[in-house]
Amino acid sequence: MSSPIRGYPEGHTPRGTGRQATRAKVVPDRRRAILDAAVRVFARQGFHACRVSDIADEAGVAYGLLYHYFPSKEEVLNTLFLERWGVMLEMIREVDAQKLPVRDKLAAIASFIVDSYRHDPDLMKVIIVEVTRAANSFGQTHLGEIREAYRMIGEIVTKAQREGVFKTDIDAEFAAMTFYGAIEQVLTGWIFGLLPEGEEHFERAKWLLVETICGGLQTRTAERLS
Amino acid sequence: MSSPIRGYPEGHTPRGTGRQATRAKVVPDRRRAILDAAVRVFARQGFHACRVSDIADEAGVAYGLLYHYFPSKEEVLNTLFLERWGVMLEMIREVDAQKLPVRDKLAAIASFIVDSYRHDPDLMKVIIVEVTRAANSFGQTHLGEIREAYRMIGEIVTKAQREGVFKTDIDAEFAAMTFYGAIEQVLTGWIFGLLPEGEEHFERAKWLLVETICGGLQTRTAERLS
DNA sequence: TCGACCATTGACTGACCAGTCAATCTACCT
DNA sequence: AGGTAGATTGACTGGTCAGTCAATGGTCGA
Repeated sequence: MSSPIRGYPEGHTPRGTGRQATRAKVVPDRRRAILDAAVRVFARQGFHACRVSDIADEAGVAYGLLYHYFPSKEEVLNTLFLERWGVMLEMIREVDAQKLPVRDKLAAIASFIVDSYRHDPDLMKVIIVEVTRAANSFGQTHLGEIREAYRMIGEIVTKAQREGVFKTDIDAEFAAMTFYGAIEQVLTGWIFGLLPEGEEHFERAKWLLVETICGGLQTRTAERLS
Repeated sequence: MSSPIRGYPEGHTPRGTGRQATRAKVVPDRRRAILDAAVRVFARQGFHACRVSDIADEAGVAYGLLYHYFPSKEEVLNTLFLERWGVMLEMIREVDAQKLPVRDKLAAIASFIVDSYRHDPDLMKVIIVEVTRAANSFGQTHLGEIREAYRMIGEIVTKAQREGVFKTDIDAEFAAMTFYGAIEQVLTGWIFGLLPEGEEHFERAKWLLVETICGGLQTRTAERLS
């Protein structure tokens, strides 16, 4: 029925199956194709509004194959979210472990998220709209993962307060929510087409985000030095 | 089937029908009952996950009656959103027209939104989760209304910049997104149970929000005076 | 008292769609 | 060549649910 995907562009050892790539001919990774197609379909139509057949069609794959790799439509979304969120948590953890000024740590986090959007806007749209901001259904499912991110950012703020760089009269958990909320709102602005996109805007956004939030959080002493 | 709602608590002339209230016996406003029930059901189960019959049951009303007052399930949600968002836009408009320091204007907006949540958390949950943050479906439908709020907040920031109270190197539209995003994230924190709720927390949140954002936006001169 | 008009009821229908499954294909091994 | 196991196919099923509609009830004016 559908195109057999000859001449596969590049590397990628197939994963998830016992199959082996043979010489120049590489076995197409159907599982990956389904995940990638799902991102596009979810971004375009939304998780609830799309049909499983839309995903299969987009992936150029038979309907039933999706259920060979995933137990349900939900699980496709869960996989997408966990894959990406895991990378982000890892990144925050690493940043936090380093010996850096708060401002640089927060800048690294903002950069990572903005770059994630730059690299794959559809994926970020799906994660934000269908999971992170969906207090019902998926938001509940992944509450633990989401909370972990806030917790780590809060941790960074707390340290900065101990060092006297951030004011102590603003609760760290609060500051974390504010910081993350501002970032997500900016992404939402791009997603909705309310803010201009493009390389220079992405870079500027990183700076503005850090400037605004750190400006409001730091002590006068710290400010004089910056 | 269901209780006839005798002894109606208070005033409220029935709206939406040609009916008149007669003496002590007040005609129950079924349309309102349906809207109120929908808020509870949407908040509990989410718009997509709930059935129209859930709303009818919650309202103590027959299934078909919902379609007497609304053309569709969607339109119930639209009505809820527009009712509330309209009040908010009106409020921002009034605040903006007054002669007040920026900080007070932004504080008024933050107060209004926080108080909205305090007064009817379910309604705010529905508006945020199902409309404001749903980039697909409803978010698209009401993009104009949502944008108008950002625009007016941006307007307030622009004025403050002209007066030299806010830095000019941070775009006003950006600042508006940041401010609104921070507020919404705090509400989301309450909705998800990630931040503690309660009178003192609500009041403190207002202050923290304004402090954080204004702190990051104002000029050093303005800061020295505060 | 009658009839008109709107409110109210809830069983029913038609569409839709997630998930199943038996059949077929393909790669690879012996 | 024959066999095995996993990959792939897509028609089909069972359940769900938004929206319809014919029937009933209630209120009020004439």
